[in-house]
Amino acid sequence: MAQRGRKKGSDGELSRALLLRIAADEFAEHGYYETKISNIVKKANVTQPTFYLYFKSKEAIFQELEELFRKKLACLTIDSRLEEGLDEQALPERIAGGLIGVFHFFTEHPSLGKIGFYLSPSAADTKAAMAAQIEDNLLSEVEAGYFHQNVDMSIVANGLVGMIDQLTVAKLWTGKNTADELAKEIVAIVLNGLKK
Amino acid sequence: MAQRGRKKGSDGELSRALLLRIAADEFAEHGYYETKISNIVKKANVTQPTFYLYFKSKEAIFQELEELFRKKLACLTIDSRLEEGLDEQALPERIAGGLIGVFHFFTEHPSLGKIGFYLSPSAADTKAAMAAQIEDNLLSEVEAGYFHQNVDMSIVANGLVGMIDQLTVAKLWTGKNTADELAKEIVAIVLNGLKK
Amino acid sequence: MAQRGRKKGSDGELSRALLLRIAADEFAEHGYYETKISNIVKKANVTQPTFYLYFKSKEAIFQELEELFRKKLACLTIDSRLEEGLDEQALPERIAGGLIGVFHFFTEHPSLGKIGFYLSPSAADTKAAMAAQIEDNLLSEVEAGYFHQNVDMSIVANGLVGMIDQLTVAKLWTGKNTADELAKEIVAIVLNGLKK
Amino acid sequence: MAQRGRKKGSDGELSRALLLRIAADEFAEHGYYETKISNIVKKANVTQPTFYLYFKSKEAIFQELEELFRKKLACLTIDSRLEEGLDEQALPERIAGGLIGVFHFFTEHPSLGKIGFYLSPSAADTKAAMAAQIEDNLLSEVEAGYFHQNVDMSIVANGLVGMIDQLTVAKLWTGKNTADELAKEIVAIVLNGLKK
DNA sequence: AATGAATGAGTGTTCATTCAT
DNA sequence: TATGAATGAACACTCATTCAT
Repeated sequence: MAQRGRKKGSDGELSRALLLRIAADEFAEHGYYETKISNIVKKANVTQPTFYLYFKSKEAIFQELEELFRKKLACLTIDSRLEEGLDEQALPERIAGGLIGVFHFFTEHPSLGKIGFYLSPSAADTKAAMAAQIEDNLLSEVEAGYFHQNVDMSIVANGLVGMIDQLTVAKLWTGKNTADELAKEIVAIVLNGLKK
Repeated sequence: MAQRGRKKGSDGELSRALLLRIAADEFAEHGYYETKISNIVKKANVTQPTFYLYFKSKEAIFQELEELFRKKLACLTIDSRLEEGLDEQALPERIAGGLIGVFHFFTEHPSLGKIGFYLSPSAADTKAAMAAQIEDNLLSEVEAGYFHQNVDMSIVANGLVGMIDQLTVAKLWTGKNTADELAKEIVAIVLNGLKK
Repeated sequence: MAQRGRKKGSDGELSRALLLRIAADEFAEHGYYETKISNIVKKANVTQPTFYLYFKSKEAIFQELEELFRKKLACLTIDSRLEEGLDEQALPERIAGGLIGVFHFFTEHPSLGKIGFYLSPSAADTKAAMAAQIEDNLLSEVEAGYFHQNVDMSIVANGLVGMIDQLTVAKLWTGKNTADELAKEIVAIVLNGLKK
Repeated sequence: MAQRGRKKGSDGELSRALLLRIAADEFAEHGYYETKISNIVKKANVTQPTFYLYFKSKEAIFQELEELFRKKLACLTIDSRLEEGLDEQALPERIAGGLIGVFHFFTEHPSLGKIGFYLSPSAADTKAAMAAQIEDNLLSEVEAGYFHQNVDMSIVANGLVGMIDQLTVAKLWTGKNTADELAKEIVAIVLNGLKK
């Protein structure tokens, strides 16, 4: 009923969401500077002033997308902490679970992922935050006796972030591997190492 | 002779080299788009037309810097292949050696590193190439019997690239760890894993 | 009856009057160009289309305010003509009376005053008209024998307008002098001069 | 010689001066907001970027013109102080001299005058400063015994500024009176008053 | 080898105004 | 009487790049 009689774009929230979605794709594809407002609005079938009805500026919409990314990512990372009393056999699978979550997220939101992880000037901060979160998790897990302490967990955490990063770009987004495969391999490498 | 009549240190080649160096720093600090030719020349104490005397365009100088990075990086990666007949005990150190080379390079050429690894649109390609190179090395090493074959070496290679990437940004350039420390830790993790 | 169903104090005429009052204050404070319709309606708690329900355009509402000013001013000036047969002793007070009227008006309607006398493109015309009116009065007064004829009454009239103008801005609206004080001083100066 | 071979606008300072002059006229004729940079440059036969080569912004060039006005005006007002030991007979002429200077200035620089005295947001300040200067002069003259003390000299000073203002607009710029006539009349009015 | 001066082409942003409801 | 949504038309400003010398 609320839909009846509504014309294309006659709902503000719809226009806003549309612009946001298109902007995400444009930013992801062309980067911040090569993305033109004029193009976004063209694809959304609205005029430039309409854009400014919903977003304060080009930078503002970009930051909103960044924020969106950060929030969604934060949820995922928090969930991936291992509960205590976990069966040692189940450990690999449990860790993989967390990774799969992240890779799934990147699969489903590639544009958001590119923006938050690669394009944003604050991407380094975001990755640092993620690493800090992971480090926290790892330390709990060390305390729980799952891991030995021969390595600097901050370095491990950052290493994991880097692996996720690169594998997402090189394997996930190219379709060469699935989220599950990547997660399983990372776990295999990091848990057991390469040495025979 | 080449010295005669030279003012303000601006022989042709000198101006060119100066511009190149300043441009590298500017690109690294502000990114491609926020780097203005007008700023580069100001810092080099020359005028804009002088810039175009030595470089075809803004893009051209950027690409030249990229190229410089790629070449220097390629050398390093090639060297890091393990020779056959290596003592198994020496393995970790040998691998670490390669990593240290890379980290040293990033330490000594941070601007070039940022450009080639983070700013350039072709950074992904560069990383892919590096991963391919590493994969090659790893496969030789598998063949030589150093490593088991339970993991996809392409994924390992990309993972390593990712680790290098993130650790460079988060640990090396922030001064939190040295090249040696990082190399040692990576080796520890990837060779033996975290599991007790 | 007109009261039925009225919300938020917004009967038609009320809205209109409210907008007019707010617009006057905004124009006076920020000038024509820095006054935004969007701001006026925000302060009036109505939407932009509502504005256009009552006023044809931004220019139209401004002109309406100008007109308002001009009408109120015209009344004042007309009243200030000196009646014939006036006692010479009473002359200064009589003239001061007219000035006081004008200064009172500016005191009570500063926004309107600013609009009509300073902001409007036709402020010069308004002042010219006022000067003409005053000149008329002065000429009657000359004829009535109150003043000598050694000066060009058009210049005197314009001079008086200028004095009123500047003193309003610099003394009246800053609170440094009252309408009465200013009127008395002007009379003293213009009637008797400065010379000992 | 320095002129030979020079093409239209091939001298930076010339372009700058040209733009400044045209801008003054445009601002004076159309006001700040209705003056478009695009128009200024069109009249100067240069392109928009050229404008920004010499002026930081539209506001900046306007302020530069304001400043120009203020400086020139300040010189004039300072000169108009009466020297002590002046013959009482010469007084009127001496005062008129100062006024003539101001009126001449307005005659020769009408655009600058409009900008500094009417268009600028700080016109009120400029007038206040002028009034203060005049008040200073008047007080010296009172002390020297030229004038009686029955009136508030600050009000007289502001009154004079107002007269100058209005007479400039209504009489000088319309060509109805010359600088000399206006000065003489003002002196006559303010010195001797109107009363028979 | 180097420059003073100039520009083509573009881009984000603003604001008064109106349509459909 | 009132509004949510949308737009036409501008305009200031920027920057890489080049011409003439």
